[in-house]
Amino acid sequence: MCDANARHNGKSFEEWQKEWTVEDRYNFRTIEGKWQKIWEDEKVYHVDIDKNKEKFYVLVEFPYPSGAGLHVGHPRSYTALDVVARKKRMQGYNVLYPMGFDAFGLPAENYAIKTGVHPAVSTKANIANFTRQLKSLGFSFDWDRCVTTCDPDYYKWTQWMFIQFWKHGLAYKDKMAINWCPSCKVGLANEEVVNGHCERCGAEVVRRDKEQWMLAITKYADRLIDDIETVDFIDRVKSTQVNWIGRSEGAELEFELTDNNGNNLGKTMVVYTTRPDTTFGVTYCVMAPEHQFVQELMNKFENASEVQGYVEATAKKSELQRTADTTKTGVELKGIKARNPYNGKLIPVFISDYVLTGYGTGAIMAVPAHDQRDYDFAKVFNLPIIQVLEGGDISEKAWEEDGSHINSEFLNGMNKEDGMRAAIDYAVKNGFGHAKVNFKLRDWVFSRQRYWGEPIPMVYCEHCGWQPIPEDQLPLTLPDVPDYRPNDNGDSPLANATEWVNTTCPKCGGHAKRETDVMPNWAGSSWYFLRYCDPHNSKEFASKEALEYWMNVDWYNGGMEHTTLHLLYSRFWHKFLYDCGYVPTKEPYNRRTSHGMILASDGEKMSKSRGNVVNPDDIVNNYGADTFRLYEMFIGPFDQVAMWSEESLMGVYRFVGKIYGLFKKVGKIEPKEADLRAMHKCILEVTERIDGMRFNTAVSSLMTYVNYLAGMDTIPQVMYETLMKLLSPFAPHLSEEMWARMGKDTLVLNEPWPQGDAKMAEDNVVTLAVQICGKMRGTIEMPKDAPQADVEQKALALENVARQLEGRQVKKIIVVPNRIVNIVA
RNA sequence: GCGGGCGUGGUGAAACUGGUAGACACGUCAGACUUAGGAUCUGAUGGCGCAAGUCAUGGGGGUUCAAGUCCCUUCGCCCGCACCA
Repeated sequence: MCDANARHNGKSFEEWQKEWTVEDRYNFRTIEGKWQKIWEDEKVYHVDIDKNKEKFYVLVEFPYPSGAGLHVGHPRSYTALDVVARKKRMQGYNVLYPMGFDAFGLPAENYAIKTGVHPAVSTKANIANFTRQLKSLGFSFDWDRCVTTCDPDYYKWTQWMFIQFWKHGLAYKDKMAINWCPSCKVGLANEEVVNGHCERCGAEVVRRDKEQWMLAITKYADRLIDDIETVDFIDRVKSTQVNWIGRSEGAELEFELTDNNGNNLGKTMVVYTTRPDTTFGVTYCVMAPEHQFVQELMNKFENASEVQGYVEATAKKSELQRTADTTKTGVELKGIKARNPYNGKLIPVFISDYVLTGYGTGAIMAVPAHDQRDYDFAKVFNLPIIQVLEGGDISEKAWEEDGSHINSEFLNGMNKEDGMRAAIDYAVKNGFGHAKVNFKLRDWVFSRQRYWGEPIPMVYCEHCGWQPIPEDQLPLTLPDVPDYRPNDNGDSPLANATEWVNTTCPKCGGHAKRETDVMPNWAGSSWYFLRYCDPHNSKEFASKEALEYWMNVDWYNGGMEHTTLHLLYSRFWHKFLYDCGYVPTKEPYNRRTSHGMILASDGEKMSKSRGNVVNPDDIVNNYGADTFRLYEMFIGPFDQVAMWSEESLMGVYRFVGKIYGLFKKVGKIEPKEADLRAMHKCILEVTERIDGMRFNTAVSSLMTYVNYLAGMDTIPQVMYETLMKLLSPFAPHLSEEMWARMGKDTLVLNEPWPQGDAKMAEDNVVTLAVQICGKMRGTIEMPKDAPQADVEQKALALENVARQLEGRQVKKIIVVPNRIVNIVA
């Protein structure tokens, strides 16, 4: 397989050097193409299980293959982790660095609506283009493991997993008000709604009652929070997820509903509160307008038509209107009261849209003295405000800080902690309440009324209800339809495929209809990292052996925007598979990092409409892949936003040319001590900075080292070889070429990573700063670890120092070995 | 409101546990080579000052021999969530 001639063009080191002329410029076009072909022909990035080697699983989020092709943002993440993968390989690890395509989704479908081209056809073309682009950048992906989520061999297992969810009661169909995007004509998950707008198209979402398949992610809420402490995710990812899941601890308390005279109406309203200890400050209760009791008790209300009017008005409001306007409105339910179980007092009951259905119990006890929302409401309706926590002034606003309890009978004098415990104990003892943990997280709305997604493998039989398709009949493939358009009544385009829809019940054999909604585009990406471990397995989604060897992902990098979408969903999915015994680990990812976005040179987001998009193809054509890769690493701190600048890119381009040019100065001589120092310093810095995700300064280290080499008349060969090794993760083509030109028969990417020696990197002569009272007055050169007395003497002897000290008394001299001398006078 | 982050030259940014602020680049200026260039190479480059110096890490205060780094306070910016009881 190895054709040495192809590598160094049949020329020796000496011949290459002899041929060199001043005009010789680095011809990246032919050289990069040459190496990409060699790598592909020799399958150098192919990886198999090797139990003699420690594995390292590096993962980047796979792209959606859009028609626009690769964006300069994609390679930032891919290059960074390619650097990591390449370095880990050189360090002797068996590295899995796979790539695939998250290929189901709306753009392909919208394109089909516009042009009639089947999504499968356009997706295939887009994947081919993406693959070409990715290969042109020299990433070390094992392309044999490429997975595509819209491939039936892949989504067979996505469907199989859905059936497992169903079997375990975690997939269920429910009719509920969901977020509906009128523009995409599709229902959305909570996570896909951003400030009341559709995450994808920006249209304002509306509430709509729909039957939906749901996945019970809330059953995992606790573990999704708790287990995040066991993994190494950057803090902002952790806190965003914890925040989103939104755990709060409190109590559910039962308030008996009565008529105006205190006669029991036979209904007990359960409220959720995080502050049961403030119960003596409750002056009214509020139910969400959607609360079932509102309709059930309608005939008891003296103002039933007013109540009904408010309920209907609320239903018409969009989520956005309902949350944007915080002015309190509501209607008292006249004719009924609620009894505070702690003191027996009868208090009025309202409905108001500031109480949300779907969180807690959809009913609250209001403590206006200590909750600003309740306070605002109480002011509008002239309700009493009773202070039960000491410390604040409640004449203008609620007092939401802590304070010891007052006006609270048995709770008086207690602090928050004791009060909470006492209040809950009392409720438990008297049988009207208990402690309760609630989450903001909602179950995952899993149905999409569109075409280009995984069919949900369920059929509905009038006798047997919902039944899964037998697993040996998977995959349930997506049928062809003549018309991809979604419609306003919320049916999927699949609903028109009558022949496909009508089927038989797998249980009773009678007539049944298939589910016509498809899965959301987050389905396939929820487990793709497992498939990479064993991508061609037709018996299982991945073998136990493969999963046990490769999992977990050791380093996963992806966008912040997926923190509460893909990242959360896939953790949930993985935990479910773990509970079923299908995967060996509780969490899928050991380390999660996130790259910053790359903005256009005008500081704006790159977008087609602004016309400021940079196409990676142009950069590769004009400057080469290595320059592009190095620049993306050098552009700035990896986790922060960066601005694209072609001028800065030129600096890196010069750097690449400089390295190429140094070749002619390489000679077979031995390095001196100072040379070794520079070399080991560079090795140590680059190694440490790659691990620490500080790619920008890793490139700086290489530049400093190259500047050092440039200053030499003859470069010792070992120093140039070391440069090629350190450079190869960043600029694999250039380093491979120069490696070959030095007459090597090996590939530099297979070379062992250089070992830095901290001792050799240390200077034996150090420069110390001399300060007087903390102000810099000069520097002195001393042998390393010189005796303190010598250092002091030399510092005091400085002309500058002597002048400054004239007429002053030296009080003390502080010497920090090898760093600084500070003379206090 | 809650949570997370940030503020350093003309620009992108360095600075590990407090220890020579501005590494490495871009840009700019000067020079060299070219008939010419936005190509290449060399040098200079935080501000003020001829200089000795002095002022500089958003502002103010503090701890310390020493603060970009630690503490308090204040201003400004970005991101996420948000009527979640």
